[in-house]
Amino acid sequence: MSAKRDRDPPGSDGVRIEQTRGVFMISVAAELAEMHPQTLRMYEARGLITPKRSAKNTRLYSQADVERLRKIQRLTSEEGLNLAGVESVLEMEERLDQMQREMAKLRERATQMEREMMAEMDRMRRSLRAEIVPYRSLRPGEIVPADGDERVKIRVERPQRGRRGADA
Amino acid sequence: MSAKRDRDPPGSDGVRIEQTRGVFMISVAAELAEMHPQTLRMYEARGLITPKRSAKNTRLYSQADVERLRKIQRLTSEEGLNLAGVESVLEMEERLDQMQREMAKLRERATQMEREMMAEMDRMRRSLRAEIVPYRSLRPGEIVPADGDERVKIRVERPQRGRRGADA
DNA sequence: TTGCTCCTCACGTCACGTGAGGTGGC
DNA sequence: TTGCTCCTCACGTCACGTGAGGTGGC
Repeated sequence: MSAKRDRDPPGSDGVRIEQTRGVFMISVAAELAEMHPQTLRMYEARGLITPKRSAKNTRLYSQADVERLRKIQRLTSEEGLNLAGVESVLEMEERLDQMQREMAKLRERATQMEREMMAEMDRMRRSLRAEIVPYRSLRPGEIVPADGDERVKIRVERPQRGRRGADA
Repeated sequence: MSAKRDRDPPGSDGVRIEQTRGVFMISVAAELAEMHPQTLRMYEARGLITPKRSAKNTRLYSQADVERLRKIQRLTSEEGLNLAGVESVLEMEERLDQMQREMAKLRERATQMEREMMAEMDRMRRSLRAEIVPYRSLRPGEIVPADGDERVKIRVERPQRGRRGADA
């Protein structure tokens, strides 16, 4: 996936090839994966790897193919799996990676949502604060700003005792 | 995961035993798992299964042990894994299950959070609505409820305006 | 020509399952 | 006694890796 540099088999410099492009013939791929060429043919027969083919029917292994081969090599040599096990493990690894990706997405979405709701609540709080100026009551029916300017007064007049809107 | 039905080997009824309690001797466990008793001993030697032991050193397999054995049986016979592969797969399955559990928890928490924030915002909206009653102005310095009850009056008095006495 | 490719077949090795053989306690 | 348990050792089978052997095209 990442743009990687790479070189022609011998050693010419700095030419970038895609990970999935078939570039190595079997002897090279085998050497890179530290395997016998015949082993690579066997793996292909079992469906563990599927290299491209040239017009002349020569197998062409990509960088990704070689990495897969190396992973298989690790599983068989170091961990002692047989090929059925390799198949299962590679498949499960894929599923696991996928789940991890899903989980990252889920987390991402959660924090995003949290951010948005926090912002929304903040906006609401702000508008609330702008509307509501603190007042206090001097005596029943007369309130003044809480900041102390008692010259500004608000009187509430009611018909008798009938209560309509908000009080205090 | 859930405490499930469970009965004694032959068929006596409804006796629930714990999943992890050692109850089957090797011949019974082998038959339940459709394996050779010697195979069970071999698996134990390789660390694939660890039955309890009686005071007399006799192996005692639990229901969970038998299920594990059956899973191993499936992996080896049907899928052709060797024991190293079985080990890897069982381990990965555990990790996968754990991730799934984590994911469920994450989702749960996300919806919970959403619910709470929705509720909070709703509360804020409600209080905003309760505080702010629509009023309209009859003339400068005198406002009444917008719903038309003009008997309720609110007079605003400011210092320079020189309006002092409010008539009750 | 050499050195690669393609293929198929065969053999050696090793893991695994299981049987045999001997012990001991209900 | 039988029938289970425990153990170790050994053998048959099969999967896998790899070598051999024969072909064909740069």
